[in-house]
Amino acid sequence: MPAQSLAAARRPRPLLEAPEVSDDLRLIGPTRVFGRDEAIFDEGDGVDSVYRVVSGGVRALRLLADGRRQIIGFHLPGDIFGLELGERRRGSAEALGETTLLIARRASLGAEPGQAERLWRVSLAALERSQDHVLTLGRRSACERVASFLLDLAGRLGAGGHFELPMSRLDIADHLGLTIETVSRSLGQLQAGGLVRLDSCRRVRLPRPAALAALCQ
Amino acid sequence: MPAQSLAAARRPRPLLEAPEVSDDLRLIGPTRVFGRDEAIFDEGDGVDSVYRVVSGGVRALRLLADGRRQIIGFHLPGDIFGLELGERRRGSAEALGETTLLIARRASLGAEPGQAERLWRVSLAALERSQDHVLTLGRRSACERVASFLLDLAGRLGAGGHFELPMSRLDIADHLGLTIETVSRSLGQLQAGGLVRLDSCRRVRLPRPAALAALCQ
DNA sequence: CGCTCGTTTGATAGCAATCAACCAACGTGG
DNA sequence: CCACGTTGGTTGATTGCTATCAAACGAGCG
Repeated sequence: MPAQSLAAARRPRPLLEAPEVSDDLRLIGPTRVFGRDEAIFDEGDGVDSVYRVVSGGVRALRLLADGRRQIIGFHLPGDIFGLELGERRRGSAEALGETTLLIARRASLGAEPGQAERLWRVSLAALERSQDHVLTLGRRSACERVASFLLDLAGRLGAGGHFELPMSRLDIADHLGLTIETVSRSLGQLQAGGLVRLDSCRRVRLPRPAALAALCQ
Repeated sequence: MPAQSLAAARRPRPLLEAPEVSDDLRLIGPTRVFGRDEAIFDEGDGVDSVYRVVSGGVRALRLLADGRRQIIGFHLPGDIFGLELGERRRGSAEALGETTLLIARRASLGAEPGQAERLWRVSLAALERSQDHVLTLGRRSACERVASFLLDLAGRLGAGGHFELPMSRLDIADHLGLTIETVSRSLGQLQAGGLVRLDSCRRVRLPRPAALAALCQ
């Protein structure tokens, strides 16, 4: 739709239409490196900063009183996270491995025009991702959960059908509402079916992405 | 924090701070009544409108190829829904019972100043709700799911610890990733424990909300 | 070589799904 | 007014998927 883009550039574009230029939220601030499993923030902390992943990866998680852990999502290079409505963190965030983050002060947002709309797009993208996650957790079998997880990751990381898992089996299990044993067995099944290849336990290859996608929908 | 509110009123308030005035998104458009189970929109439809629930209730749902159904969320009076990033609906929406909606054109948004920020708040609230849902589906038992569902509803509907369920057992089951039988048995258990009272099968009373909440966290 | 840690594999248990009645509320029509 | 069918909900018996418990495996490393 190049015609539409041209038109949009000439007059004020209504909200909720596809952006004609960069979607990028401009974040300004220092960069910091976090070590493996290092906390970026904890539940209950004040919401002072917003983050962009430069390299590495982050798990966003919540805990129940008895220690059960749910990973709400993974943040990968390019992703923005840490936006919240309230004054206190509702969950924690930790580095998966060696991870570099750009850290912007919350108060520094909102200066530029159009920034609110970019914030809105970031949140809406996160919402759609979370709703996909709900569908997976509510109605898919263990194997299907693992399959859709791999496809999701491939879409975000996979240059050409192969990529490196930045997280452990435990992280995957706690993301998918399973146990590490079930994740391992599901990967085994998928591998037996020729839908997945594990070069090492972190190095994934998806030889037949279409067949894998057929499993999930 | 009245002092902060005063300060905020004097100078441009940074984004991501608590709003000092009404959070309300101004939506303009006609009102329409939908009958029970009537479709408001379907997956794949164009995204032309945004909705506010005036009365009644709405289920937002997604289907898998084999018919498995996941209810992503319920929209109750006052809620805004139908905002999407893309051009096509990613799921469908249906009226739970007789339901009145205010329908605004998508293109009519974005006119007023500050509207983008209100949109952002609406989306972020939906995101937080969805993340709570992920925690529930990923890591809670059947009984805990039902308990947190009832608490959530009570917070949105419950004038004083009692309210009317606007949805059927099947809707609840498909929201919580369970079956109707399991929902029924869980309600039975909660009732046996004195944490819930069902005056009729739709009329709920929560005599000990604190004890119920203790179950869930 | 012998740790440790993360992962895989195996045996068993348990929670929720499935299959199947049963029940209550409601509406219709005889 | 009551027989009847329909719909939504509850209760019971059994199955099955995933969790749990347990052990083996393999890679990385001092």
